[in-house]
Amino acid sequence: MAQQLTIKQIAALAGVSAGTVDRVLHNRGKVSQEALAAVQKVLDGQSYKYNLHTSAVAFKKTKKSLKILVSIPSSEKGEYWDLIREGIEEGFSEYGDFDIESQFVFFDQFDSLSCRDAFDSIAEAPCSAVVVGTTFVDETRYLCERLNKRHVPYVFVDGGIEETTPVATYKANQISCGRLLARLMDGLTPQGKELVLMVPRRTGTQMSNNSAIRKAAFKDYFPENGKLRVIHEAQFSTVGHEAVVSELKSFLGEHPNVGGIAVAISSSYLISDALRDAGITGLVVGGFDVTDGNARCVREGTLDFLINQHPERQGFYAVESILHYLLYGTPDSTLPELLPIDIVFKENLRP
Amino acid sequence: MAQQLTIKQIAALAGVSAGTVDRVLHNRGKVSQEALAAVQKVLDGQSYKYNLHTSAVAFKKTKKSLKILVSIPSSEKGEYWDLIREGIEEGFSEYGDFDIESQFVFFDQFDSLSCRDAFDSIAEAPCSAVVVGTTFVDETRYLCERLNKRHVPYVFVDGGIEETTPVATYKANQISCGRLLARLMDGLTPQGKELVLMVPRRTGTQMSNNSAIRKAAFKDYFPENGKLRVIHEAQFSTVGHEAVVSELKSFLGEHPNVGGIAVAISSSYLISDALRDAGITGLVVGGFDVTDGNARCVREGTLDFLINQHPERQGFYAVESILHYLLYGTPDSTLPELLPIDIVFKENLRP
DNA sequence: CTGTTAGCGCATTCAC
DNA sequence: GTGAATGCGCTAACAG
Repeated sequence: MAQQLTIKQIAALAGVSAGTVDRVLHNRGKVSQEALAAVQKVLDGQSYKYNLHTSAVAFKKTKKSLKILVSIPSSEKGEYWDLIREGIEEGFSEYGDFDIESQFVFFDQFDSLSCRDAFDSIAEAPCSAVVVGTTFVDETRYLCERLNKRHVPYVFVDGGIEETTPVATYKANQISCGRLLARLMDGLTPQGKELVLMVPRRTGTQMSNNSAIRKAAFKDYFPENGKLRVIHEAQFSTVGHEAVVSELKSFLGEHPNVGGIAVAISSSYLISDALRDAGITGLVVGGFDVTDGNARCVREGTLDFLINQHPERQGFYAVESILHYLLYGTPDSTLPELLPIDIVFKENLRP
Repeated sequence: MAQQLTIKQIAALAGVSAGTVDRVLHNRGKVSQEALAAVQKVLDGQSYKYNLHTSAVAFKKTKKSLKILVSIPSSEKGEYWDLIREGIEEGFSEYGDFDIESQFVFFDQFDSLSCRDAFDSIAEAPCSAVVVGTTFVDETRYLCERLNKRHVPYVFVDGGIEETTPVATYKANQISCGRLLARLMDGLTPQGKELVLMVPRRTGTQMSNNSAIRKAAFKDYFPENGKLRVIHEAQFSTVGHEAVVSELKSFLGEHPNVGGIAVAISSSYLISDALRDAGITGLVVGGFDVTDGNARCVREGTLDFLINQHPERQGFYAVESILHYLLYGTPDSTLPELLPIDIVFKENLRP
């Protein structure tokens, strides 16, 4: 059983003081060649394990309070972005031994202007770090430029953005998500039946990056695996329930051989509810994320399965990694930036 | 943002000392009516959050070392019980700021005598707590009686045993596992095809409790959901690869209409490898747990999916909860005793 | 019964 | 550059 090394022990073994070891471990302050060599010799083989909680106790003494800003899309309770928010809050609670002052700035995920406003309000606000929900590419990039200038670290949740330098990015592998959706829809729908990939009708802005990747991976799956399947693509309205009902009725009326519907976004319950109210049954329906609405449909049997991207854990990890960075100056290499992807049926839905 | 309450803060608000608050929070020592009332009044509304890590720092000072015994079945590297062992080790590492001295006593999961020997050797051994892998009912019960007499707390991993009083039991819901296996096999195998449930041939001892529950739930699923499916049950040898190959060949020769094989144990790869070497393809094969062997088969495409019971997390939680109990005298109510059940296909298998 | 004290691992500050 | 001193939240031991 490898007992945990303490800074004091390292100091004793290396013949230096605890302060010096701290300086070596976290690259703070200057250390002489000899001291560095001595400490590294001790560390050679054994490994020192960071502990945010015990560090926090000491850290809190002087640095009275950390201010962390969070800017993510707003969302109904229990829906996708709200689950991310919950994970972030859990992170603040778990690390409550820090003095964290947090402030949430929400924006409308379908309105780039509201995103711009939100980002404008935090770009120059005094803070220790920022958690950003990546939705609009250009707006996010501009925010990051401004944060970089101020040397304010930031983490992304839900997706990455090229040409930015976040401390970390927590997301699910979208290609895997798309392929998995295809694999399940193909496996669960009888051979010979057609499939539809449902995407929301864009309201003014371009389709979100994640959806686009998932969609492409879904479609690629079939030729890549030698599957002969007719795949349709259809758009649905995200605003009116009645509109979805009639859109579905007319689409399925025109394509009577459709056996399954894949919904590439997390408001999959909109489709399930519309199918139910249209009196259409017998289709395989798959969607994304265990939101309240989706979980209800799975329980009711109108949604067959969900692919879970663990939004809560994305939020939790974001907080953990930002604290790690603030204390030690390096990202936490033990946290997986790509989250596991789970599949949830009625039979393994948690109560 | 609800800031974390500290014992000192509570003490100040209640007009008592930190020592008294500690006594109230953890039910240690005697406290007067007035002090109790004052502290509870402060606690009313707000909630105090335990922090194992910061407690550990103080705890370590006097109680020099905790001795935790672990008795679980031995297992090949990367197989089911080895994943539980890894989770336990991770727990020891995560809580390395405790002085934990651990000792593993392994036994043969197919040999009740070896289990008895293992349990005999720990029943009277000096220790703070015990982690037990529940395999043999009678032997475990006897061990628990002896531990109860000595007031040594214990936790179970993998399953529960009636008439024992563990601090906690970490396992997956076996009924859900069985139903989920049935749901997936039914959904993925073309209608009209038959299914086989494969169980290992018992080697002298009775079938493990978990397998029995899963098996029953699997079989019940079909009538319960109005599914007309022919379900066979077949045993296979767990010792010789060639034996499995010929058993499978002869079974499938006799039942040419079989379309899928459900393997109710975590050495599912034995079946996949046998199918491969028998030159049999085109069957849907489902199994349990992301062990090294199973993961390889999923990657190779000879195993379609796995139901993951998170053995590592069972082990990790076991350690966490035992430490919580040793420090605070109560089980950790924030840890879910029933672990989530995941489904893993090639497309969402982690690299 | 209860307040006080000491000290755990740690990060910081400040003489040297 | 570096060691010693301080104090964070917490618990155990002890004196009253």
